[in-house]
Amino acid sequence: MENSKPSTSLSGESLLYLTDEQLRKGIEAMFFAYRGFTADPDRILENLDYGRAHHRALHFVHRSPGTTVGNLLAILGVTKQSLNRVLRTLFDDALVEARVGKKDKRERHLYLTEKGAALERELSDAQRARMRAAYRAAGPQAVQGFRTVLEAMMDPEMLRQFQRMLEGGK
Amino acid sequence: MENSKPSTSLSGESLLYLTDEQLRKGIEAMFFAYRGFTADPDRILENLDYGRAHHRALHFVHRSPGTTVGNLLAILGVTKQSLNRVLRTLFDDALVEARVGKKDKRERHLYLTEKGAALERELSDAQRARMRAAYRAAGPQAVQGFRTVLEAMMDPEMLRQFQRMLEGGK
DNA sequence: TTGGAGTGTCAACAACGCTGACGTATCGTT
DNA sequence: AACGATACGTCAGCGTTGTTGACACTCCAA
Repeated sequence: MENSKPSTSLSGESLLYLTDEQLRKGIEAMFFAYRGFTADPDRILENLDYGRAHHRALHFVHRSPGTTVGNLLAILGVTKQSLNRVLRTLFDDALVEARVGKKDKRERHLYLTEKGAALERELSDAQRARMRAAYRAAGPQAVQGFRTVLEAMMDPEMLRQFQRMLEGGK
Repeated sequence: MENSKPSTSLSGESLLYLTDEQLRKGIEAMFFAYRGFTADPDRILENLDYGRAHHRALHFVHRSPGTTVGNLLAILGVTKQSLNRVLRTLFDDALVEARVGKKDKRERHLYLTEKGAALERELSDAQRARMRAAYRAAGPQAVQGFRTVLEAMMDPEMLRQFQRMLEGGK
């Protein structure tokens, strides 16, 4: 337990936003918001035979076409057995295809097929629609803050991966 | 698919933050940040025989002592069978106790035991420490924006529940 | 007294994590 | 050419947490 009630008027800036109570509210907001965040894609997926894991795989293959299995493993933070189960169904259903690496033939480079791209777009559209509405309602300054706090919440390694990924995407 | 590239200079304020690319980055930030968000409690839980679901139950019982099972069900958004499995282990291990309702004897009001409060505190401290660090690093304005966007991301019903909960907690 | 609400529980199942172990192809370096 | 390391796939088994469906009990309120 650290400072429950930080002393006020330290440097002119109020530190009331660091009280345990405020932090707790932030935690709860994160919990409820994440539910909303995944709700729309989940609704689409539940009809098909896919789950959230498939969505994540599609998302990152779309984001980084030609990425290798090992790459995806690192990004998703799961075991290869877990990812493999998902990838296999995506291969079987022809949503993703793997091409043997040109330079290193051990590597499998992953690409979305037309069909995979279509599903990814459907999921992505639903999720982005909610994000867009939230962003629009909150305004650019709030969005800036949102992103800042989220990045500060990540583990350092994740943050590095995240920022490296941002460079790719314009 | 909505507006990929909103026309600029609409009302003086740039709408660049609403591009699909920016939204996509926000989605990814949410994904990575949530991983960080749960990482610390997860680490503590994995040693014990509990999981994330136990953490959530402890959190909300702590937050709203005396809450009923039905209440908790609504907040957590799971089925009673799922919650019951978790609650049973918490009862068995004497982390949570249920008292029959005084007014309505069908209801079970949930309270943390000393032991439960201790574990809740341990988990909560870990999670709050990360939030505090993130908040501090980002600053009060960013935190304000963070909260605004999160609330805008919630489903309307969740938002109502969330705001009702906030009133309780000072 | 009867219907419905709040709760507990049994059984079965699915999604998605995990570990451990093993196999194969390929690469890079002696 | 041989060998160890790397990238990947796969089998087997298991745990947590979610789901549905069904049934029973208690209790409140009309």
